[in-house]
Amino acid sequence: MELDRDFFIQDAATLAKKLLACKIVRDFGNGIIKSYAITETEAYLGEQDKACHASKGRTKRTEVMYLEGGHIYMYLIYGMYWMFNIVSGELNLPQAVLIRGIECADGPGKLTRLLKMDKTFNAEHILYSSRIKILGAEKKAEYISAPRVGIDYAGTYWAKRKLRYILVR
DNA sequence: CCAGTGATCAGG
DNA sequence: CTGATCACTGGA
Repeated sequence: MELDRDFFIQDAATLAKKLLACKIVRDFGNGIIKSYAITETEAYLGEQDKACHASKGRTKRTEVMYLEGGHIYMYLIYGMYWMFNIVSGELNLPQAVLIRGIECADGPGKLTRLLKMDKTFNAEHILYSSRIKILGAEKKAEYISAPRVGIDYAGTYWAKRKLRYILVR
């Protein structure tokens, strides 16, 4: 099922849940196209969210998060792992959803390796990319929620909020 | 448990 | 320019 612009212009927590069981379709370019269901996501809720990169305001890196939902936000962590995020929400509201797991790859750094994604995807729009797209889930996803990973520095309130969503069925 | 690895950002 | 930090992973 094709998705539209409005789907991505929702708040990050809603989008993170709705992305579960959606299919990432990746065209690798040499005639190879593969698709993987999304199994785990995390929501980052804008400047007030202490765990969100945009909590530091606009910088060269966070600029893309201020774009309209549907753009891709890629960044390198620990010098080796590319993180794949989908910007969500209205223009100038810097929210995003981190793709933490897909079938065949658990972990945000592992899945970008599998999907061969790096900084060249940054700021591409998921609806207008020739290399990657997302198809809607067939059925309503069932999920559990949990605190986000690796953000203990964000203070108890933001570190404890259950903004991580794991597909159950 | 802990090291690898390099972009990014705040501060001089 | 410098130094600290980091939404992770893989191997003791």
